[in-house]
Amino acid sequence: MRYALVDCDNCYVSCERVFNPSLEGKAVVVLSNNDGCVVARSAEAKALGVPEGLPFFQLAERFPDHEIHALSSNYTLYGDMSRRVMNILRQHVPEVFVYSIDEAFLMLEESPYAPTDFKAWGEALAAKVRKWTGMPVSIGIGPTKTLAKLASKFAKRYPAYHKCCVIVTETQREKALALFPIGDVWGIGRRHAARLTAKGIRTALDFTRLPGEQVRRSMSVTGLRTWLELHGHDCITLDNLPRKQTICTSRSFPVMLTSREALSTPVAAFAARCAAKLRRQQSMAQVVTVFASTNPFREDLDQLSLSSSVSLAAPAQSDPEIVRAAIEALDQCIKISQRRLEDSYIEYQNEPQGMGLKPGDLRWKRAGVIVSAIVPEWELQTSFLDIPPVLKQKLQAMSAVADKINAKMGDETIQVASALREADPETGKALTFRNSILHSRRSPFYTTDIRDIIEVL
DNA sequence: TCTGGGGTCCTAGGACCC
DNA sequence: TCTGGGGTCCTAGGACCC
Repeated sequence: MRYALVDCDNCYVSCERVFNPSLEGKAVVVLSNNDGCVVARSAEAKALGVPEGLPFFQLAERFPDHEIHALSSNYTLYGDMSRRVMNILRQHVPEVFVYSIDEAFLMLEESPYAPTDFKAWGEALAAKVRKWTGMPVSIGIGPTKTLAKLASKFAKRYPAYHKCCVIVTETQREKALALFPIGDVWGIGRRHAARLTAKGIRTALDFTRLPGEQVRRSMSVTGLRTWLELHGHDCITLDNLPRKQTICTSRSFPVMLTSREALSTPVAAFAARCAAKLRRQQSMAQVVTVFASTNPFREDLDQLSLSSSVSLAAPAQSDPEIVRAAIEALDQCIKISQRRLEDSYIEYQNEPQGMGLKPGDLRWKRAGVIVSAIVPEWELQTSFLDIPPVLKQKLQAMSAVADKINAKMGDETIQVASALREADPETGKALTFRNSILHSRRSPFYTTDIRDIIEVL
């Protein structure tokens, strides 16, 4: 077996550059929702030492002497660009596993067009993706996914590879591993890397020379798999149709929320998003969990983070069923938080004068909905405790229609009313949680909104 | 003032059963 | 004094990924 890993170079930044070439060659960063912190950096920004996760407000303080272009994230644009890249890959190889928005594994030996010259094939593919979409990609080819991934890092790092690095022979493998820092290996995180380096294991090659049994003892079978993969034994499998076991939608809020009513709007919106994700992968969930937490950076405020779950009588996937369960779970959370507040108030009153913090209202900064106990929709077991079958079918049909309309007319054309707030007094348009998220520096929707299409003058 | 949003897998330990 | 042995299931927490 041969795997190719195709990885978009600095994906988010590259998407922005395709439509705004003036950003080429400059230090560029892309920010998280609400322009919170740095989630993507151009090579130039990395070279300046801008760390990932840096809060946006610290960017100017930390780098006063450099011009760094900061953009809000435009996931609509990135998702669309990613789809274009993946579609080109599918034209070349029948089996493409999309691993994340910017990465895909290609199973080369499954292909009737399996290349004989991997290097030339990879270079041509990278050039084609660049030419057709504007997205620079690096390709690594190897006998295992871990080695393919490692090869792609070489392709990215050294221009002499012309965007494609191949590890096939034993000499190539040893040479690559000897040059590769252990912490950069796929599957070796910060903790393990620190421990290994302390023991003098600096490169991937050093790691492969440890006895396998020792690796298994200290790093469990996950570590052993990485060890085997580096040796060239293919053992990390990607299921053909990976159906997620849990689905989560969560966000931080632009402002802190204090009331149950204020929380219920975003929670309903998150629940509806989870329901839509369930339907897209043709599955249903029986457990709905809501979690909420205060702002951990505000040490001056009361801190609390809690979650509560509701089990449905039978698995569900329609918006109303999932949303109703989420609101129920939210109410449980609110009840728990009120009890905690009362307890801490009693504690406060029992403290000697001047000691302790007087509890105020809790200010929620982040919340989310998780759906779990997921089953394929065709394995639905009915229960007489569930809502009547006729009603359930109607709710499902309704959600399916909403999905179709939203696919055609744009997300959130139709949505559950509990996810809406009062209308904007100026435009008369309903306010949604999504359009309350701040994106003050966002680029236009170049590829998905006709009003934003670029003009050539 | 301002600090992301998703996921997966593995293990240890407790509860429970016979 | 002395306290089975094995199995399963569940959960929390750690570690990793992008």
